[in-house]
Amino acid sequence: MIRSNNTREKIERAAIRLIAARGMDGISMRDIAGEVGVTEAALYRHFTNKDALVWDIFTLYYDAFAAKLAAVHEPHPTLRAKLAAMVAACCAFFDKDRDLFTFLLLAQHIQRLAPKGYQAALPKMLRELLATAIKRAEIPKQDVEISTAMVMGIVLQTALYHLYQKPRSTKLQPQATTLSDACWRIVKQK
Amino acid sequence: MIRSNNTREKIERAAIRLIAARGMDGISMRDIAGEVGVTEAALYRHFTNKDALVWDIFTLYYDAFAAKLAAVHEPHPTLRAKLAAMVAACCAFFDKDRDLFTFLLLAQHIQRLAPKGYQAALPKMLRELLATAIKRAEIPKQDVEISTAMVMGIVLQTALYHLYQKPRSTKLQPQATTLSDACWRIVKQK
Amino acid sequence: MIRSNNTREKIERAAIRLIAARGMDGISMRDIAGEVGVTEAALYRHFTNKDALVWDIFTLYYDAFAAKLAAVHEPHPTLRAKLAAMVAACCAFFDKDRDLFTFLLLAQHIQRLAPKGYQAALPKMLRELLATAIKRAEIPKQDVEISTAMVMGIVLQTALYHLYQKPRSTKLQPQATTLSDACWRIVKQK
Amino acid sequence: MIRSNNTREKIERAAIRLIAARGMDGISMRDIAGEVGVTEAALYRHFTNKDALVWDIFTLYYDAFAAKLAAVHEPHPTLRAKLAAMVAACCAFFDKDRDLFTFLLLAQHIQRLAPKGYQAALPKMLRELLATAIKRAEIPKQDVEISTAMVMGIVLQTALYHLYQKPRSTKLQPQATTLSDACWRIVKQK
DNA sequence: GATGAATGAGTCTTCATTCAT
DNA sequence: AATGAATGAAGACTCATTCAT
Repeated sequence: MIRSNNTREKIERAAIRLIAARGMDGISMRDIAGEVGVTEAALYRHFTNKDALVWDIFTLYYDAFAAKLAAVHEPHPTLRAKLAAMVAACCAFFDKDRDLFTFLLLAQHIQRLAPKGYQAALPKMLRELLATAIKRAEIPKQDVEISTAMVMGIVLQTALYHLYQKPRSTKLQPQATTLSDACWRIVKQK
Repeated sequence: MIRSNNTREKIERAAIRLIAARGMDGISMRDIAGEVGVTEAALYRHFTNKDALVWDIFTLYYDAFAAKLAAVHEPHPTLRAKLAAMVAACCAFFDKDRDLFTFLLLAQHIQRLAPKGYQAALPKMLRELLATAIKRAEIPKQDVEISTAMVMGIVLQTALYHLYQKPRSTKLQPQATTLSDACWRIVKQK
Repeated sequence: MIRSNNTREKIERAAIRLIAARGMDGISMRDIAGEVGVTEAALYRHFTNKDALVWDIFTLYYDAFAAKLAAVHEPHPTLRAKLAAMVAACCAFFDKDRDLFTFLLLAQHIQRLAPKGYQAALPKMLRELLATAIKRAEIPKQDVEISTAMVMGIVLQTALYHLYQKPRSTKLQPQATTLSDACWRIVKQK
Repeated sequence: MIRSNNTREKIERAAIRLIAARGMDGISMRDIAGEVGVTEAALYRHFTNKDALVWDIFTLYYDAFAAKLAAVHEPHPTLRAKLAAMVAACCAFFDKDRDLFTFLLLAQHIQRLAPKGYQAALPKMLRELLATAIKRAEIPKQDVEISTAMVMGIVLQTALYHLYQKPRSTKLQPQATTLSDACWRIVKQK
């Protein structure tokens, strides 16, 4: 009874770990199965196919992460505080589960997997936050979509830099204020 | 300077176009050969193997681009002007040859291809520019590597956003000043 | 005579329907189970394996059909009348349960399933009918096996033609006399 | 130079032999490749996929056979003579290349392979022959499609009977006149 | 009677690469 | 320079079947 979802979770973790390390196209169903310790066929009892496996896992964890970020910024009244809280949460997440963070970062790029008209939750939330802040005159009028892209670029590219250029032990959290200050400076605009 | 080697250039363009559209792992040697109009075997007369093909093309164009950016910022005395010139050049490049820009953007991610200890020219240049500006007290002391990552993130993520979310005809150049202003605000710090 | 075994009957009908539509090799145990609404494993409670499933269903219905044909021709004294009655019954059967008819038609071809020395009941009956008619001088001497094949060919190929080329609603019964006349003309041999 | 089409022909014969013996679904690409003495991958240089392989071979030989039958009946003026010539040619074909005959017989059943609206050449020819004969008053008015089915049934079912019930050495040609007489008796209609 | 999870062998197909010509 | 044929390894996926529950 308890054993039920056990395999599925093992598959999820194995897929996350492997894809984080070698990318979606760099791994095979065989790899995942081997990592879990089951046959390839067993994977198909839990996921329809490879694409679905990646996409299902992606949305599951991505949405959870988006929800966490929403909860994290919610109590704060100002955009600046919200940004700081969210960036800090991102850094903490990166440090706590680097594989998952990397997986989410990579899976985003696989446009092919997303159903038509799919809207990623995170940029959507950011856009809305910025729009509200503009309405409240916290920040000047600006192109919300470009600002969203820039803010995300600041965080993601720094994460990427840590991923590729720094030893695995290096933490991102020490950079949290640097990053959120930068984000704020961009949307505040002069 | 007529490069007699016509087929090789055709292969380069075909690879760039296809990889920009579907990613390195999404295309096969057969796809490239088909696009060029030759046999797969013919590709091996111009490149040792698939990895080399991608990597050779990547470095060829990436280095050329890096050189262009160097030439573009060189005449300008201040960091701010340098940044503005470079960002503008990036946007112009994106608009003029979106396939190549995309290819360069994607190929960067394929760590596996790079020889050990490979240092991408662009971030290196940026780091040096920032270091110099600090020395000259144009900008305050700061973690040069983080600043580099953030500046690149601003430009690249915005490009990515245009790639994935906007129709192919949308240009990036109108955003050039917005982007370079943002970059400047980040390194200027306060 | 209530057969308590409800699931087994559902399996039979599902198998007949699916195999009629896509052939024995075109369907899987999963397909059948899905059609019935049970697990694949459940099928194995009613049939030892896939081959047995098909064969058991085949013989069950084939023998029943052969028995019906026997009952149908029995009251008639002459071969001509017997043929007419049987052909008519065939056409009626085709019209009433096209899936079952098709299934029986197809399953015949799967020689592999039949136990060694298996003799299909229908041709056997026909052969005996012809032999008797010859003995009684109703029809001239002839190669009974060839005649049997020809008579069956007339009916079966016409059925096949209706199956493949005509809309599902087309009935075979209107052709019954045409067919039985043809059969008679063949065995009568002018 | 001469070696060119050699492999393709070997593949054709291997496929014909194996499919005649075990049916299309009973054989794998591996089987065919093994029989030819090449890798599975080599098959894909000559045929797009398994379905195409079977269909291409089928049409190639089926059309050739249909053309031969056309040539065979052409010189004869009367329907009766035409039928006799064609049936004789069928029997001779059966005896000479039983594998190919069987393959053609089986492949016909795989409706899935045929492109939409595909019209088999043989029944079409027969229908036209019958229609002409009716117009010329050689035979009485009748449902041409049903007559075509019955004529084909006579020949094919007899062939099938030989295939399944008789030793491989048994010839069909001795039955040629029996069969063509039967066909004639059916269309002549007393 | 039936399920859910799993297996192992097998399916077709694609891939990068090689080589004789 | 380029082709056509071939390979061997690997890819994703399916299948009939089993078994503990």
